[in-house]
Amino acid sequence: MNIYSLNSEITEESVPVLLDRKERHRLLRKTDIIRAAEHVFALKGFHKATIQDIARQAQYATGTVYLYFADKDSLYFSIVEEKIKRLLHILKLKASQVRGTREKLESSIYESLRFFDKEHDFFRIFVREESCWSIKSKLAKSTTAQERKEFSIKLMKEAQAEKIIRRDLLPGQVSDMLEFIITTFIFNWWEEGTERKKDLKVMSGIIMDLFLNGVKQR
Amino acid sequence: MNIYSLNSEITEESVPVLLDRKERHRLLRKTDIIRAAEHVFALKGFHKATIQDIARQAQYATGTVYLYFADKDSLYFSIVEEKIKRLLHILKLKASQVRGTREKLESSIYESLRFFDKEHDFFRIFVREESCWSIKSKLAKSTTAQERKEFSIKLMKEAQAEKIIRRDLLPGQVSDMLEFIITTFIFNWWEEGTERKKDLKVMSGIIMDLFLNGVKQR
Amino acid sequence: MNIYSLNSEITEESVPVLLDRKERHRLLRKTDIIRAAEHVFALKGFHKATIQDIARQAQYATGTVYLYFADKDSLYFSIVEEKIKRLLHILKLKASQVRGTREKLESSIYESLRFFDKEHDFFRIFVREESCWSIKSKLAKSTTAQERKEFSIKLMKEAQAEKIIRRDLLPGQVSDMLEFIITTFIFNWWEEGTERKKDLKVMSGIIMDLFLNGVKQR
Amino acid sequence: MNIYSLNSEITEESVPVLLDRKERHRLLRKTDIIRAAEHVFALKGFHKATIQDIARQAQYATGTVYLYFADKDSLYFSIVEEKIKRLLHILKLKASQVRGTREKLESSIYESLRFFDKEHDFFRIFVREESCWSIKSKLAKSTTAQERKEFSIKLMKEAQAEKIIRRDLLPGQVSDMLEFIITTFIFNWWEEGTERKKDLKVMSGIIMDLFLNGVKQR
DNA sequence: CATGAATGAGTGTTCATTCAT
DNA sequence: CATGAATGAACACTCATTCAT
Repeated sequence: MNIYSLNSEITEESVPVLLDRKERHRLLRKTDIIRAAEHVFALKGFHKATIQDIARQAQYATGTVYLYFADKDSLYFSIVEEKIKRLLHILKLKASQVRGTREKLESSIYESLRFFDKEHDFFRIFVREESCWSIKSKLAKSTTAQERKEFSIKLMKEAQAEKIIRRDLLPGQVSDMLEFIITTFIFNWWEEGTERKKDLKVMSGIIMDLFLNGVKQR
Repeated sequence: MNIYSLNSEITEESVPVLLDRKERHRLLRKTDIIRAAEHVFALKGFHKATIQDIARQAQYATGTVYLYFADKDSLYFSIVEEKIKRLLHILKLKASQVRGTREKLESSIYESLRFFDKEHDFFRIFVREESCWSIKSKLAKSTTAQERKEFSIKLMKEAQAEKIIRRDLLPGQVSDMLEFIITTFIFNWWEEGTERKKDLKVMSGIIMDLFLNGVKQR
Repeated sequence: MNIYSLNSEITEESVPVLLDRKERHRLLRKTDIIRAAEHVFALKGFHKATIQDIARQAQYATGTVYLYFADKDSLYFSIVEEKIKRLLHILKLKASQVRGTREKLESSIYESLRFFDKEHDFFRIFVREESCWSIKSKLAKSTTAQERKEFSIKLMKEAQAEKIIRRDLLPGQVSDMLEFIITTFIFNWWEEGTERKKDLKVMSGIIMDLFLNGVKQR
Repeated sequence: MNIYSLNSEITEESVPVLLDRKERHRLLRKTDIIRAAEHVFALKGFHKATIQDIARQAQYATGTVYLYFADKDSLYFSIVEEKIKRLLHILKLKASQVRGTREKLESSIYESLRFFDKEHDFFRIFVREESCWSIKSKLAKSTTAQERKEFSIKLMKEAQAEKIIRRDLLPGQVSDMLEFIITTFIFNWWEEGTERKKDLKVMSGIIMDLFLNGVKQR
């Protein structure tokens, strides 16, 4: 299973021919369930969402869920992991399409904003709402999360090499900071329902600015 | 009940003489339970912690907990609220002891770091771990949380007035950003078990610097 | 303890001098509690009424109730028994004041109506609302209930001897029937809030008529 | 679901073919549980009976009960309502098979006696034992109970029209009285374990006689 | 005696998980 | 494979009862 295989634009046809019919079938079911689960989790939160809710939403029987996911935790975990995978995929793709570290940073910020904006539900589930501690720590150790972190750290190191970013900071820390600034903006963006139509481009410009220059008046 | 009365350093003697024996007794029990609950919540998270766990930890019977707290939510809520109260109290106190907005900002950052460092368990519960949505929204409306936010916003406005902080940003957003940066640092501090003995003073200096000047190499 | 001793008109003075101070004191407490319990049971029903409710209502501590009553059942039992005792006392007294079996019957009906009318709460507790099976069967075997039944049966036997009532019926059954007719009337009387001010005298006349002549049109 | 479908004589075969396999299966389970509940409620009363008791008696797991009944109240309610439905069905059926109001009255009395005699457990639960106030008031408003009362009242009105019953009495009251007389008889019948083999026919004759002619010696 | 804080067994209900069909 | 009925452990909360003060 690769990044493409869980892409939500998957349709019967688009599934890579590499997988045999059985595998393809299996994948479709899984995607159905994940999609339903995402919806239900976002609506009710992890603990109040029941497997029955999810199954009903996906129009399968309760037991069917367990043919594809070991347990509730796994299902939740899968959602999060898949999202991160997709975000990472996008970030990598877009980064590969621009030259210059600064441009890569800008792309990263913009695409992250775009992604979370589209994936409102996911953001609510994972970033802001309740989840389950055991899952979070499990996730932190997952390959995908690691990969994502590595991608970001690599970018930071590049920026440090090019003297865009101070060298006395740990790349990991800088990377986290950027993540948190983005998160803060998105969160506020939703809370203040008003003038929220400030363009994503503009938003990402502000973030870039803040990230690089801080909040100091010049 | 004031900020002092739930102070975790409370001992038989330190309890203000203002309270009669009964009230004092009650307060001690409450503190016992809160302390136990803090521990259990931090260990297991809100949902997996049971009232029986907490009662056992506090060496009381299950029902005793309900003599002091209406329900599980209330108990959790009490813990969080009390902590915020205490942090706010410290922040205000320390801020009143320095002159200058910049110094107040520095004090805020340093004291927050110090507080969260001492309250490791609490930090884990509230800032990073799961909690319950209903509680969070209840909390957001609580006077204490409001006060805390107001305090922070006031500081940001002052900083904007004194041209320390850019005026084109909403004070609320800036305040959130600072909070997130602090959070990030503490979190990373714990995760990376190594060289974590970097002094709190140094840490808060770095944060102040980052907050004001961003990550741009100069 | 005799019939008088639990009479609700008891005041410190009216308590028979036969009892020593301690006993008198004890009796007053018991009466306080019974009175409170009656109120609370009537308000909430047996199961939803708590000992704490009752204690609070009586303005005693929870534990105090247990100095006078072995347990909740006993307390409930005491109330019912005391009421029956008082009704029986009244019936006997009034019956002794009239001549003739028919008059005694009339007196019985009238006084029962009067009693239940005054003791609305009690009626609700015992006759119509929930109670506890175990208590009811315990009560059925109590001396007081037995006495009351005997009194009624004696009256029925007299009526049979005087050919006022058919001799082919068991006195116990006839006695029950009368009781149920009275019950039915009282119940309906309360339900149909309207013209309920039909005089007790008139009511008891109708019941007497129905009891003796049945519902047959003549 | 009609009167037949919950009939306690249901067997795999007797279930109307109208229902598909699933529905039939469901009905059987429901009947199992109702039967068990009836037994346990009659044995312990509403409050002391636990869902676990009932489930164990029915040889199902605790949770299974909740697949068929929303809660304890509903289960209890279902039992009572079903019984009333069945009694009403019988009364109507039998009443339709005789001519004359007097005969209908006789039939009503006899069939009620027969029904309560067979449904000893139920009678104990509902008519004489504790239940729950909330359920009782819920029941009083139920269509079934209304229907039953209407049926009885209609009969009384007919009897009044035919001058079998005095016209100066409210039909509702007369109907209640008859109900109470029947109740009294059944209750006594069980209590006095002795010569209780007095035939049901004879019993209902006596009741009819008492109801119409009262207890007056002629 | 009076108190009322403490107790802890008990219960209705939920829901993740299993498994016979 | 799919189903969804059945399972039963788990848990928050209550309250009759006790007992140290």
